Amino acid sequence: MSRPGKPRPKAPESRALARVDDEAAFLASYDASAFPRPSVAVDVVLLAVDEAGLLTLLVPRAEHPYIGAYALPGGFVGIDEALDAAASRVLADKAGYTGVFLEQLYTFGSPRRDPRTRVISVAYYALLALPRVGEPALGDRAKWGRVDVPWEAETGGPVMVKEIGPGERAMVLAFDHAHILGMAVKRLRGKLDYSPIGFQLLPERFTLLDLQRVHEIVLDRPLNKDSFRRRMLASGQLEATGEHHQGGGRPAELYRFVRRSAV
Amino acid sequence: MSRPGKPRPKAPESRALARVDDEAAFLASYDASAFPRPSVAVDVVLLAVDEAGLLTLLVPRAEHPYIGAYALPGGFVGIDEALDAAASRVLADKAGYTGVFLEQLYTFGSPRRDPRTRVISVAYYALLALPRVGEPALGDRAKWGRVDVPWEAETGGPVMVKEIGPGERAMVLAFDHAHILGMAVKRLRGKLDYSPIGFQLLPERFTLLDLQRVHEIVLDRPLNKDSFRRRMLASGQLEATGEHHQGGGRPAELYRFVRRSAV
DNA sequence: AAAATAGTGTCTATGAGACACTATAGT
DNA sequence: ACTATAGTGTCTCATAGACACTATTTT
Repeated sequence: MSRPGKPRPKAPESRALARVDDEAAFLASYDASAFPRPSVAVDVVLLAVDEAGLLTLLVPRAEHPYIGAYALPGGFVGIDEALDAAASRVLADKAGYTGVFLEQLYTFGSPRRDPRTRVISVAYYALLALPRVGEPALGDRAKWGRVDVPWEAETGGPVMVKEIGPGERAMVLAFDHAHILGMAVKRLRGKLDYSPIGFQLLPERFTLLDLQRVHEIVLDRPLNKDSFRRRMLASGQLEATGEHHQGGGRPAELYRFVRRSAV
Repeated sequence: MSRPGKPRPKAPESRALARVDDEAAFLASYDASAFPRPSVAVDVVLLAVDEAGLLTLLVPRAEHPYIGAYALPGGFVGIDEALDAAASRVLADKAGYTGVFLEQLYTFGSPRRDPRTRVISVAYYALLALPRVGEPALGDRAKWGRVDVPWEAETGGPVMVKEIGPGERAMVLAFDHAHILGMAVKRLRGKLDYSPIGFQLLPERFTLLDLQRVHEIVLDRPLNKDSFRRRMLASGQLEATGEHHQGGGRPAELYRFVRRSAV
């Protein structure tokens, strides 16, 4: 551990530079400005899907910079805290959700992404089952917004967020969070095809049509009903519960997601 | 809410919530060193493919911990340095390569992955064209090793590295670098199918059989010659040069990789 | 000529899309 | 009976694998 107040040339960094044989060579070859350390944060993109589209949870900023804008739930990583644990903690503290699917997304580290100081952010994305969207968000001012993706397929790029309800006022995003959100959407779209990720956005029991609607909302394009059914049933990840859901017509079989050891 | 100057170890993120109404005053008063920070490093998995298999470049460690073991080329991120730039720099300084395909892989941050102090490592992977493997690695002691993947398809997990040449002695890997390497191999296998990534491992002009061999080595399974040809030619990413390569039999057309704007 | 590698033509199996049809509920 | 949704059967088309065949070089 380094000691405070004394920037020592033999800081821990130097020992990791295996090719340096002596201190003089180290000082000559390595920029001394590398000694100050960046802050490391996690930002979590919490995504959900309702009947109308993609939702994400944002927190209004009460301070500068970007005061009044909305930010992803985020926080700094504790000195003895794993990255995954930090993401879980942030999701619980700032959004009030626990037990949510969570996966690392990408690490953003442009030197000027935070005007205050150097902050490297390890971004995560999380998927919330639809019935949980209404859970009280821990009295925090966290707020769901509707994600507006201006690009097709998996092109990528920043996205916009609008307020839910009449007016649909734009929610201005702080920092590079529009880019982080965009990458989360891109990742989700990409993973949907070959990964059992869609189930995370639904309650435990759901109909095939429910599942198809989730896929259509995420991918933002209509899917063929027949081949979607075949593909899902052939994947071996669905288990019929025997129960049925009554809607406007013939009751639909309710399925449950089952993890298969052998893929 | 915490006050400036009174860091609470249990809540490093609270620092960003200090209440200052004026932005200039806030920026001036923001004390970046209020909380202990992890060090942030980049580690680069440099991969190449020769006739026999996957290669990676490792650097022997001259100091504790893991003295005598091999580590990925790595280094600390400068306080004003972008992550991509740090990865490029590390690759140039420690391996002697510039102008290489480079992409972020994953960020590793277990609290005890480095026994000395908390180090969060943003891992990158890089792909080197085969003819460049022989380039002098800047007089460094960096050394190519042969990657031995003990799992099938895209299962994932740590991999082993052996010395090249007779004996094939195991190269012990430092820190969690066997896991980082494993994730790089998994990512490469996954991207190969839907991404023009294989060309990065070949010289500018190559035959279709060359390309197929690269794919077979990376995926570690034989591919169908006919459908591989069709798939590659249909992708629109190959351009015939008109030149031919003479080998043991009929000369093969030499192709060149061309980036297509519209995918 | 024989061997070796490059490249083509075609048959077949598989999976997706399209569409018609049957099944079961509410009104 | 009518309508709405659930679910099945089957045809077609696109693509991958398999295999036979031709083409062009070296030895």
